[in-house]
Amino acid sequence: MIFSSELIKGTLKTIVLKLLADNKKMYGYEITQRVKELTKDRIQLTEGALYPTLHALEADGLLTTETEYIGKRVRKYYSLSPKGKSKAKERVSEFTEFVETMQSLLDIKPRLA
Amino acid sequence: MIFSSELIKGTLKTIVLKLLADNKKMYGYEITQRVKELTKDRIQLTEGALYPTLHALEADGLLTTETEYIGKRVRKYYSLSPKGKSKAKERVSEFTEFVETMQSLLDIKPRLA
DNA sequence: TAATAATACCTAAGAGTTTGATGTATTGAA
DNA sequence: TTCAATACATCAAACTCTTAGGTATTATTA
Repeated sequence: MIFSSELIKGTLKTIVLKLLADNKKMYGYEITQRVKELTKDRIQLTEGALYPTLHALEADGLLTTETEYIGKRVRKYYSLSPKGKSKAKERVSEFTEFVETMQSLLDIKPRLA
Repeated sequence: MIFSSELIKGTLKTIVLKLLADNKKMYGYEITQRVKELTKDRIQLTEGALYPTLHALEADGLLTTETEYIGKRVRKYYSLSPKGKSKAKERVSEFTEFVETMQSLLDIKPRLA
């Protein structure tokens, strides 16, 4: 089962920030592959969604970049800035609380069974 | 703490379908208030987002409507169609699985009861 | 060796959704 | 009487994603 893009939308930034918090630096393609692998193909980030998001996070001062050449191929690494590190923690804990809230909402027993 | 609209976006339809699954019929304003109340103000659905969503679910054949008059005031009730009922279950279980996947990704220690 | 797949960056048009404001009208409370 | 709450809803602007495409290098396979 592949999760609907709707669900992924709300958490894309959280995923990216958390991966970077755990991995110091990663490049875009690597992020898509890592997420695919970690979630057994259930979350598939498309490049069309990922790259604009990375650029937006960079523009917000949460990410810094450095370019490396692997042979002749360009590779652009993204890392968390200090601001990005605190944002990553914030986002993860927000998600945790959100899940608890959602569970209480979704676990409600019908009034008339 | 009020949750970011980004998080809510991904689960708006799930919330609406689940509430209707538990309550037989509800009207739009009631949904916003119920969610606010059940989540202690942490999820606030805006009408600008809710009504188009209700209309979209209705157009998909997941909801049926009936109009009632409370005094002179119009009230439009939404209910799940049979198709909507199975969709509600589907959405809730998709969300549950999504949470499990996200938790492994975010390395959150599950606080599931 | 030639074609294909995978790696790696990215953009852009169109589609879809949300925000924030606004509109209408009734009812209840101060 | 006036303001807040109830209750429906829409709309333009802003925003985001999807889908498709572009460029180029390296690895694989037929």
